[in-house]
Amino acid sequence: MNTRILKSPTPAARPSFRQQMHVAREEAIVQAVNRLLAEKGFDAMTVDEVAAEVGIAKASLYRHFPSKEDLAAAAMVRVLEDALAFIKDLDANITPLQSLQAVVRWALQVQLAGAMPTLPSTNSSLHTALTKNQAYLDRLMEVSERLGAWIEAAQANRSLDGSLPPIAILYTLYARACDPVPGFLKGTGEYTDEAIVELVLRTCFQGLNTR
Amino acid sequence: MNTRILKSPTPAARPSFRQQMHVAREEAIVQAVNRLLAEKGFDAMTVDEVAAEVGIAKASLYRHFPSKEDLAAAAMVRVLEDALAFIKDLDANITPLQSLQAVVRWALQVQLAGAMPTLPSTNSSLHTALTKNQAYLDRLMEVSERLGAWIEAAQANRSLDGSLPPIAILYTLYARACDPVPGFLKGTGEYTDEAIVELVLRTCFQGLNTR
DNA sequence: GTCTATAAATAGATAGAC
DNA sequence: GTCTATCTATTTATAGAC
Repeated sequence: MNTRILKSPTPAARPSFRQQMHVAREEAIVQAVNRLLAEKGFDAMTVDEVAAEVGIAKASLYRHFPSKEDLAAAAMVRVLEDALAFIKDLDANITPLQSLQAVVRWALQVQLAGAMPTLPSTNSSLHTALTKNQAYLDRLMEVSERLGAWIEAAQANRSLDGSLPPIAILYTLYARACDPVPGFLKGTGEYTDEAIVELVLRTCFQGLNTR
Repeated sequence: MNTRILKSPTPAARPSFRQQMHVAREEAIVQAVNRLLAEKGFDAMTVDEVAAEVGIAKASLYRHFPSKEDLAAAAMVRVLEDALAFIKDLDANITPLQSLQAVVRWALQVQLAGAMPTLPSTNSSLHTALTKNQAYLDRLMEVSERLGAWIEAAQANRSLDGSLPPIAILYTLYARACDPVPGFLKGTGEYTDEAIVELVLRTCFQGLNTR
């Protein structure tokens, strides 16, 4: 008789206490990295800070993630998974344009909440690490395909400008996630987060010119 | 007889050879900082790299600028002065909207040429240093006032959306200088720099929606 | 698996000769 | 004023005890 089967009939559904602790610890780490990445960026963030914020020793951090780049990659994977969850939860009955606007609104809210990790644009050790990280690339691809389908549908029903290349629209939407304008406007102290989100959404989709 | 006067009748107009060398050296330094700041940002840029690119010893660098923050500040002052020169050179007969678009176009071209220094958004040693740098603050103020006047004029003649706060428009225009979209589009290899500039200008002023 | 302690490399900044 | 050589602090990463 196989006691292993009796003790653990559904191994995937019943992780051990140890495994749960492990997952919870990694969750705390990823959230700390996420916050610090949003606050100061990859280069200025130190592994010591991450360990201090999580409340564990640095060496323990390195048991979970083999390098600083892997830490940042985990944070990026996390935010992309959150985005995917939001995308899949969207009401299927709203228009493609409304779907795109909802995703941008979500990204702006996450950024204003200080939980949107920002990446150095190019020529960085992180950039080369990310381009080799399959988990990251997979999520990025799936988000892009979802947004891309909505973009093409919105251009087909003439709600989005059909003369713009879809890739330019996609990049423009992605760029809202690291737009400095929300932070600038917040710094003035004149606007609520909700007002800022709507202002940026308007300038993004309607443009600055009079309509 | 005063030989000093004979030798140097217009001291301000005739800087000594030494002074000229000094200015030329600082010019080379600022340009190198500018390029490196555009390429990798403040945190990833090292003073050793700057010295190597200029072709002088690091200690000599520190004779010109007392700290890394001052190096970056000098680069920011330089780009703001370039912007001011461009602004003052603009044909006074074009409309306020055309003036604003011309400035954004110039900024996008500078960025695509790899000569637009990018700054870390917040919570940085550089940020605190810049807020204490009067030369930087003065230039930033003057550029902002010039752009602000055009923004208000463009709203008055109904070419820019009058329901948007002028400060939001100003920040949105400033943000084009560090917009990641031009770099993304360049990375596809599908567009010339000119096409990228016009695409970004269109999405900025016309918006993504169909008009 | 988590910790303390430390290695190894690199950063910004300076001393002192010339 | 520019250089070589060096200081001091910090950073990523690891060794080894428990």
